[in-house]
Amino acid sequence: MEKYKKILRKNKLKITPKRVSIINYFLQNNKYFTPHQIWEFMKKKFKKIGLSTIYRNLEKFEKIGILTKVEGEENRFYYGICKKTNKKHHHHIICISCHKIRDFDLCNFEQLKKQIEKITEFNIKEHHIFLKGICLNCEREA
Amino acid sequence: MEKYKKILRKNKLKITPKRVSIINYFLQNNKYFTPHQIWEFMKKKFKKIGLSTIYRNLEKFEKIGILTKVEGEENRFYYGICKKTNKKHHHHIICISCHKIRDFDLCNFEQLKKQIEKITEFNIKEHHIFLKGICLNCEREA
DNA sequence: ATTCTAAATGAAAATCATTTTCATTTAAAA
DNA sequence: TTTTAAATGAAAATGATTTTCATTTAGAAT
Ligand SMILES: [Zn+2]
Ligand SMILES: [Zn+2]
Ligand SMILES: [Zn+2]
Ligand SMILES: [Zn+2]
Repeated sequence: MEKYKKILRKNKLKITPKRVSIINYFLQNNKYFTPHQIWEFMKKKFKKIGLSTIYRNLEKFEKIGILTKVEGEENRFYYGICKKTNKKHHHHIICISCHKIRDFDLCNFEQLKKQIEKITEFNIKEHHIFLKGICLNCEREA
Repeated sequence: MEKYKKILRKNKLKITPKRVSIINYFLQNNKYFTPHQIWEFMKKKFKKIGLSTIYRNLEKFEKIGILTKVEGEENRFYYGICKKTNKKHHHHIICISCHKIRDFDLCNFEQLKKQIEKITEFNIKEHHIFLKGICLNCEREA
């Protein structure tokens, strides 16, 4: 948590009990949630907590690299913890079964990129890779 | 267009003047548009045309593989023509500058997939690759 | 060509995730 | 302790998308 407090300070965000609680919840779960799900959790811990506070904080956390926003089913968005806080290039993979999320920085996209640039005649500037699968835990249970 | 009419028939969708017009517009532009942008175009051609008709048709066209839905800025969605109507695995690339969209089926993902599966211990079921770049035309103009 | 039927459509209202407003509270700097 | 900008709650606003329902229409049946 100290690591995350540092990131907040570095980005001039105040360290509030609610922010700490949100981050802890993500850290303890390694799963992705909707803002509404986070709100449901937070309502148990704080007697006053607005949904807009959740939205505002999730958005800021994504901006500073603590969270990642993934698009789920039905045009809804989810947030999950991103451990790659060093801003290094990386991608995410989620478990379809338990909603676990994790990031990985292995990305040998260069070769594929060159091939695609050749056939499409595009100069590729950004690549977004998003993976879905079954995590080891869920695989074992099945 | 005959090709697209066939696809409509195969999927038991009626061939209406509005549907033909929407598809033609995509075919002639090779760009991605919001439902609202399509509506603006259609209002010039039909004195009665509801936005919900646009939404309904774009959604259906995506389902049968004529269009692809891409997420743009600010949680808004765009649709672009997809020439790979054979349902073969493929991806899309868009031009940041002129909003051109094109699909390509070259996808050497297998090797990268194995590497990622090893380090993440996930069994990868789906991969989504989405590319942004500058098309040849725009590159030349720059 | 005419009739029939399910699908398509327009207009308006509903939905619902997300954002904004504004008055109040609070973290943390002075 | 005082000060100040940031954070927050509550409520309203926004805005994209969906739904409802009465009417129209494409295409099949006759
Ligand atoms: Zn799992
Ligand atoms: Zn990469
Ligand atoms: Zn271009
Ligand atoms: Zn692929």
